[in-house]
Amino acid sequence: MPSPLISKLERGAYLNDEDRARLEKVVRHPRRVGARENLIHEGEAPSNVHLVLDGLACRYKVLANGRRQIIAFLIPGDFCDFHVAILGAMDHGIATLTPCTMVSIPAETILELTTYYPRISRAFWWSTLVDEAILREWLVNMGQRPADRQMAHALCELLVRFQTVGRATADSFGFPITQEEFGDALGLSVVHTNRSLQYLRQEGLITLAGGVMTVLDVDRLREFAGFKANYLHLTLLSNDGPGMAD
Amino acid sequence: MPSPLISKLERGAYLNDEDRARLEKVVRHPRRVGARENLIHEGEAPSNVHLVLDGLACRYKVLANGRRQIIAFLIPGDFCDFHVAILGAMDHGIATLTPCTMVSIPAETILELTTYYPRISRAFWWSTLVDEAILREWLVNMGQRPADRQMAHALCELLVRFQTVGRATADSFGFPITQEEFGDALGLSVVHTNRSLQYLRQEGLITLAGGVMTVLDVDRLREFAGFKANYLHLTLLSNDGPGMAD
DNA sequence: CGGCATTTTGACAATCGTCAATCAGTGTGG
DNA sequence: CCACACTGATTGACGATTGTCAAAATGCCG
Repeated sequence: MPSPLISKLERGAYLNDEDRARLEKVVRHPRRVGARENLIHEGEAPSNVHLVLDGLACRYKVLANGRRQIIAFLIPGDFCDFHVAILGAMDHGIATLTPCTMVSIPAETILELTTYYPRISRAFWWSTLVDEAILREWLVNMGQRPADRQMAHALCELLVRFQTVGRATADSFGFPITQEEFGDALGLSVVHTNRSLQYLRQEGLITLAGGVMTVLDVDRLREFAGFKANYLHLTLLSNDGPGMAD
Repeated sequence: MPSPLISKLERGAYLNDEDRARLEKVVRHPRRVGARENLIHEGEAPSNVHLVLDGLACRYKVLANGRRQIIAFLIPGDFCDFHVAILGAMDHGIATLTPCTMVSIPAETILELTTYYPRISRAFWWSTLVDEAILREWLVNMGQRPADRQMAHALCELLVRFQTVGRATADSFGFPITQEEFGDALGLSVVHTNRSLQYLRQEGLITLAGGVMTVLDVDRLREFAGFKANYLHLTLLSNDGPGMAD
């Protein structure tokens, strides 16, 4: 089973055997982190780059009034703080939502990879730019779609992203977070998050129980959400189709 | 007068005389574009990279229901489509809001710069990552702040960004766009945009007339908006202080 | 069983959008 | 010069969406 990082990168960039071998080596010494732990605080400048290998984490910012916005879901294969070496300090925090497996990659290793492995370097560029594209779509989602469609859109995205790293079946993925946390990502209150969720359930679009999100009708959910996957820039075919990992 | 690209990059990355000279050469043959013209459509894959030298443009997406979300303001020194060479196709459009001066940079030139000028390459990385950081802050802005504070926050950001490229005084900048356009950026209707604007005026925080936005009390506006400039990552001092260009 | 977090529900209030009308500014043709 | 059209700003009335508060229900775990 390839590491989720390689699965992801190969949906947007070409790697050869040497690249893959080098990347596999980077992922050698993972560590476990519990749910809801703060990994990195705003203002810090960690010297290692953190990569999610399993579980679900998030970027977030907390405002003076205590409100929290989750800015991104970090799923297996996602970097937490790839930018910090260049930007100097984190402008947001990183926390786990579920128990996670993570690796810390020394900054020098990243530097080595980007310097001596041009395809890996390009793949990292691709990954960074896709992260940005996802942010743009989230902004559209929050700005222009009503709560229920916004939620549907987020779920369509998560399904695809989990599939590209072998963490989802054709129509379901593990999503064991609270509605409050989900609401923080959508910019909604808990109550309204709950109502939107119920609407999707009642419409027969999804099921969410025991931490598993099942999309009952992928086409209809996409239609309802206005979801087009182009912004994820998954231009290359993956070697292995979707299927539950582990 | 340095090009706005150089002014901007030097707030986050070191360049030497050779770098600056090379970058100046890139900006040699600008062209004028009228207000409200579409420069690049979603789905296109332009072969040149476009750079704003003067004026105000935007990234945007239009939904099936006709609603438009402006995803970013592009000000002098900003790239419109730096990512397209790697991502393959635009996932959003680019349009001018005011008359603009632009340059088209051949993709090979960008490739040359990033290959043979390590400081420029790092500066472009910095710029890309700051764009991403701005998107994160916009997301927080839309998700967690009420309309008037959100608007105030956007204005604080624009003031700083215009200042870094010599397009603003200590408290004012040209902002000749319609309230509908501003609303599209904030995710608000025209009417509510107007009301939020009036609130800021009535509070004595800003003035907007004849296309000039003046911040009457920068500290109070920042306080009201909860604005902290750290996400812009302007870590280096610029050579020339703020001052109206031209 | 008893706590505790989480989900769910109801009632109500605040924010924000929509519709429609008015007002102000600008440019154009006669 | 004025009438006219047009765009953009502003206002009021109303409705829809979403947030807040508080309580009840559910589920989980010791």
